[in-house]
Amino acid sequence: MSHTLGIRQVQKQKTRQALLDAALGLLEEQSLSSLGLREVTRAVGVAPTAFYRHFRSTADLGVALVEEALGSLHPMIRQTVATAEDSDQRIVRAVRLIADHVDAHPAHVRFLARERHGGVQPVREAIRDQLARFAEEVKAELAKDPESGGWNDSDLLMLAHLYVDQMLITASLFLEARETSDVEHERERVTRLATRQMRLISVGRRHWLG
Amino acid sequence: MSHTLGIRQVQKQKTRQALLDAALGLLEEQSLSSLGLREVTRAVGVAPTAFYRHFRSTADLGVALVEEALGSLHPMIRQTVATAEDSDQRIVRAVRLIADHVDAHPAHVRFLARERHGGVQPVREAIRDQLARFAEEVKAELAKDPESGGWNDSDLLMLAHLYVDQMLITASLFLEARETSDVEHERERVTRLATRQMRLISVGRRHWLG
DNA sequence: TCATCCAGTTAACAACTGTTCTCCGGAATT
DNA sequence: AATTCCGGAGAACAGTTGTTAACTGGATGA
Repeated sequence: MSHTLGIRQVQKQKTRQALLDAALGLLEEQSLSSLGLREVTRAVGVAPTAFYRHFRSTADLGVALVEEALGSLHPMIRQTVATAEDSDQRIVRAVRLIADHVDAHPAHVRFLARERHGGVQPVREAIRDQLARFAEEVKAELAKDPESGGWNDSDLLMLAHLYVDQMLITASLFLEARETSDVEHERERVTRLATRQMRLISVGRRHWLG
Repeated sequence: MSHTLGIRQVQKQKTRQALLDAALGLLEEQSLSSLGLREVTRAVGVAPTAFYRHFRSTADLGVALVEEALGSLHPMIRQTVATAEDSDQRIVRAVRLIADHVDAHPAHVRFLARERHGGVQPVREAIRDQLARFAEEVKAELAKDPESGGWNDSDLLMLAHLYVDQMLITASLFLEARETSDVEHERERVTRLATRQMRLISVGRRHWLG
């Protein structure tokens, strides 16, 4: 049972979302640590002081963006790892899913890649924690696979982190591909590269024991 | 035969280096896109206008920092991949070399990890180009290995990029470990993780063909 | 209906930014 | 010895920043 929000709270959420969207747009050409509060409110069309009704600071807004960005990534990762059938087909599909996600949410992906090692500590920590949770999820999915017989938890988590990092690297490459002159060709190149890298890791996984 | 520089050029290089060092220090707690020109000159103790005698902008300074940071990383990567003997021993040594490099040049590593996907385009490009050159170097070393029989250039480069990315991820983890309460324990944990990940990739490499 | 609440506004603050122009004093050149 | 060169200093510019305080008006709840 969802509590119906008054038109007051609805308006507040609307401008809050407008602030997040505007910030995400501005962050395509700069880092969070240089994002100004006034810059964001100006883009939305509200007074600078309205910002404080929603966020304590731009760093606080950044943490909110982490939730949003990784929230949209959440179902994608599930879908990537879960589907079984042939191993090679799974990799091909995973890479395509990553490419599609980058096309659907380029700004979110850019934000995560940029701020994962960025200059704002709370945001870095938020991303690190969320990625760790993703790795746990991936590990749980990997554990279901019959190919994981004889693997201990530590090794499974190690592999999960390898996959998660590889996904982010691949996503970042697809992002760069979008800024190329020959977009289609570059996307193809990245697809081939990422597929082979994933495949090599999978080969390593298959022969890990013994 | 090195041309002896006049005391004028020597002084210029000295303040230039001071600017680079000060910037590197300031960048431990922020990103390049928020680094102010006056901020840097203030830290060095020179007039703001002196900055223009050395760099066109802070972005220009950033590109210079890329050269410096990857220059110090250059010999390390050579040493990492080159030494042959037992395969497992090579991995163990490589991880230790990375750890030592992070301890020796933490600010450089932080700068590269942060600005690789950062908000300043020319710096991103400079890092990308340099890393591509490193991957070419790694590929050349891998080609010497008898284990690379039957590998084509494309696959070798694919593997080289995998190794380079893995090195950067590992370096970044060692960097984060330094900011932990239990530094020694965390460093140990990262060492074990990175070693196993490298090992898995090597297993994949060994069984890649056929 | 009336008092309360509260998202957003307006105005003002000191502090800061990048950039230009003019100048200085010592090194470099002739 | 005389002249040129040039890294750095100084002052001033318009424009920006985060933050504070007091205020407005429409939604909210009694």
